[in-house]
Amino acid sequence: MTVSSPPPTATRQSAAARSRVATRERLLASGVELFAAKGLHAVTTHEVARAAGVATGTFYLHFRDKRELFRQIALEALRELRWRLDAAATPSEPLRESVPHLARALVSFAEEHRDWVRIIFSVDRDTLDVESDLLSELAASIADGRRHRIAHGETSAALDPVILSQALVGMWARVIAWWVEDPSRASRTTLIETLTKIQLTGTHPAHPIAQP
Amino acid sequence: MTVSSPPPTATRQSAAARSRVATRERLLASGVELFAAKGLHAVTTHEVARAAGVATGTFYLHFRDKRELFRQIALEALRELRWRLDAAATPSEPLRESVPHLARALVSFAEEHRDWVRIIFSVDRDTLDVESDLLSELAASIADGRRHRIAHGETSAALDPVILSQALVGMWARVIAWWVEDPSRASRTTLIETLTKIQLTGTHPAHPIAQP
Amino acid sequence: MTVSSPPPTATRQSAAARSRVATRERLLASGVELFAAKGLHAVTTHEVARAAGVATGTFYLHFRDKRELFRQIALEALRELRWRLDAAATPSEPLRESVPHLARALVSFAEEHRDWVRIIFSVDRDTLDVESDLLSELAASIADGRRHRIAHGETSAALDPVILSQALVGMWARVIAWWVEDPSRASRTTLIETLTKIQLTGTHPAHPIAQP
Amino acid sequence: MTVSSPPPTATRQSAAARSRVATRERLLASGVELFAAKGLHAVTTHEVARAAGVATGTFYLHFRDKRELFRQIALEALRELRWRLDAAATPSEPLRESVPHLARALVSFAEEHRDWVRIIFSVDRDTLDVESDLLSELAASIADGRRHRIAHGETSAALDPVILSQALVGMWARVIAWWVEDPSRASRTTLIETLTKIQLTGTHPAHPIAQP
DNA sequence: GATGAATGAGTATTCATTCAT
DNA sequence: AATGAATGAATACTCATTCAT
Repeated sequence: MTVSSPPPTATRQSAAARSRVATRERLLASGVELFAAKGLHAVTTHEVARAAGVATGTFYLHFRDKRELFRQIALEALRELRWRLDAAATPSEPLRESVPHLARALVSFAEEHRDWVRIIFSVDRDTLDVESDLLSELAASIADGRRHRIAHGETSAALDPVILSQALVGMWARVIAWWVEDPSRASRTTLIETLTKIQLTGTHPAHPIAQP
Repeated sequence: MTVSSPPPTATRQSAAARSRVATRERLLASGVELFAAKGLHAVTTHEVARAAGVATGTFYLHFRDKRELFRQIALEALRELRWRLDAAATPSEPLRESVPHLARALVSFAEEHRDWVRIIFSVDRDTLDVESDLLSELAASIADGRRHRIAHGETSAALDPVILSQALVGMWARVIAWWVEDPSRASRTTLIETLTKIQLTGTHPAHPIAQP
Repeated sequence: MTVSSPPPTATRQSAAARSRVATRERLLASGVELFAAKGLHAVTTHEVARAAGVATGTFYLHFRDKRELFRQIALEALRELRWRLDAAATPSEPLRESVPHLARALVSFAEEHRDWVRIIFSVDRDTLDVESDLLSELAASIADGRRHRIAHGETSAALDPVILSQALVGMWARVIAWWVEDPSRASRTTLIETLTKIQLTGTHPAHPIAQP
Repeated sequence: MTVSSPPPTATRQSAAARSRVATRERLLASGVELFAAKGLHAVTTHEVARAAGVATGTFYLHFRDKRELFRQIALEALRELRWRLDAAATPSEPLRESVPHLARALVSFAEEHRDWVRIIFSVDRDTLDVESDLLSELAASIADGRRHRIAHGETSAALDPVILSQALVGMWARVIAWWVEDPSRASRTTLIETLTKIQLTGTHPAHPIAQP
């Protein structure tokens, strides 16, 4: 009569496993929401657990501590963003031509993941270690690309590539963080267009630049 | 000679007052150092007091609480920076011509006040209220100037002035914060030159942007 | 036999709940003892926790703060006292006939709950808000009853009912607080008899009172 | 030409002495006001000093500590009240005949010294030591008088004199403290009349009291 | 005497983390 | 795996009191 019941142990385990994953997901989701809203310091583990509908202690079955949860969340967000940016850019072409695609990718990301943007770009000193700082990595890879093109004579060396990359990263990060706080500040289209049209040029521009 | 002893009351008062001011200065100095090194949260009032060589309670004789000390420091730093930027720019001339002077002013400020730069540009959610956020104010005043020139036909309207101003501010802030962490990353001269040469221009992109 | 182990969840929960309740009880008991002995101000939350055999933080798991603990204790004591007084009095009969029963109820209460009496009757400015001041409420209900009987001609209107009620309450409170400090000061019987025989009567004074 | 100047030292001393007395008075006055308004615990020495217009340290030139100031104030108030009550009562006559005069004296005292009444009658555990508890002393002297008259057959022994004295004291104290909080609660005349008419009498109760 | 800056022990309160069930 | 009561170190802040000027 117990033929139809699956082996209890196995069942229990897989049920537990499924439940374990689900619990972890709920904790992550609660963490995203709370960290985005209040920042790392203002959030307590109790709060995260309660928001996830689990007991206090359960938190520690899934994450070593509060920073670990934050890390997991930030890393996932960064992975996703990086993936999208990688997909948008064509390494062989000059940055200039990738820009519209990058801008569109960034804005879409921000639209779909406001909370992630808030978390990534509100990064303060206590939050992430240098190793995992997306902005720094982005800057580094931009600088690399530019250095490469300078070496091949495809780009003028007028601008220090490292400084330029920091400037680019700072610019995009600020704009997107500013927009995400209130998306009505600019339409998606205007945002993409403006980000696209902004070009960092250290040139004696062929076409005289209309003064800002 | 009848060298008169100074009026006792005045002396007494100024002695106390001098001591009070000196203590306050020491607390501010300790605060600058600690906040720059560890951020608002990681610093305790005990620590600040001890670094200043005074007792715990003395801290509260001079500042309502930790945030108040931070506020005082940030406000002073912002005041000084704003003063320098104001002095560097000539309102009547277009931003483009002020840029070299602004860059030089900013770099000098960063050189002389590394700690202040760290404090100002690490502003996180808990740190300063929007009202007193220098970056926001700078962005606003840049946006205003640009809007004014667009209205007078002195500048093309190709770029949204508000977005542009955020971009500018983000760019400069990131670059200077990056540099201050390790001034050997770029020479003062290169830094100023690069910041100067970077121009945000709205070009007529070769490839029209496909809207999503 | 198939003696089923109790449902694990229920067991677990009730074990935790039982422990929680027990801890709360211990904190309340420690609070009663300490507040009675030293008063609200002289007692610290650490002290209460230690007396209850729990850690500092546990206190705050059960009570918002020290005043909250005090409030809970005072309210419970007042509830019990009020219940006893209500049970002792027969609303339909004049106060005079209820007095012996009230006196006996009060004395019994004081005998069984010396600490509560100390807490209730040492109420100082910082202790309870007016709303929850038993004495005031008692006075009010006494005044009401008397006003009612005056309206029905059952009692002379010679005495202001509000003032009289305050007098009654002050009298009983003082006597019981005095006795509780050292019950050997009077036998239980004498106390009840004396309280019973004391009647507040508005006499027709032999000598008219010269008004100032 | 300096004939008219009094000896400087003497002058200075007496000026200082005069000033010393004045400062002390101001501290006492501030203390009365603040203690009446907020109670012993809620008042800080800084507050008293500031209200008196002197520096923090000056407080300690006049009073050992906060409790000492409170004590001085309470003792002065009690001395005055006792003096008035003594003057109102005629020791040789039975209490009953002194009552109207005592009531009038008490009410006058309360009218003229609301703050003192608040301080004296809000006495809590931490406030005054038993030795200086006016109410206890009053009760004791009342009890003495009654015991004396009982011994001389002038008063019935139906009521325990000690308990009775506590009742009297509690009654008057409560009424006067209640009134002082809001003198519009009863006219001065009504108050005196009611206090006067209230007589604690040990009657021969119609219904014998069933002992518990 | 007066000043008032400084002291530092005392106290309330929070919260990340543990562990017995 | 989950629970949730308990822990206790950490920290902010207060205030009675002292003392050099």
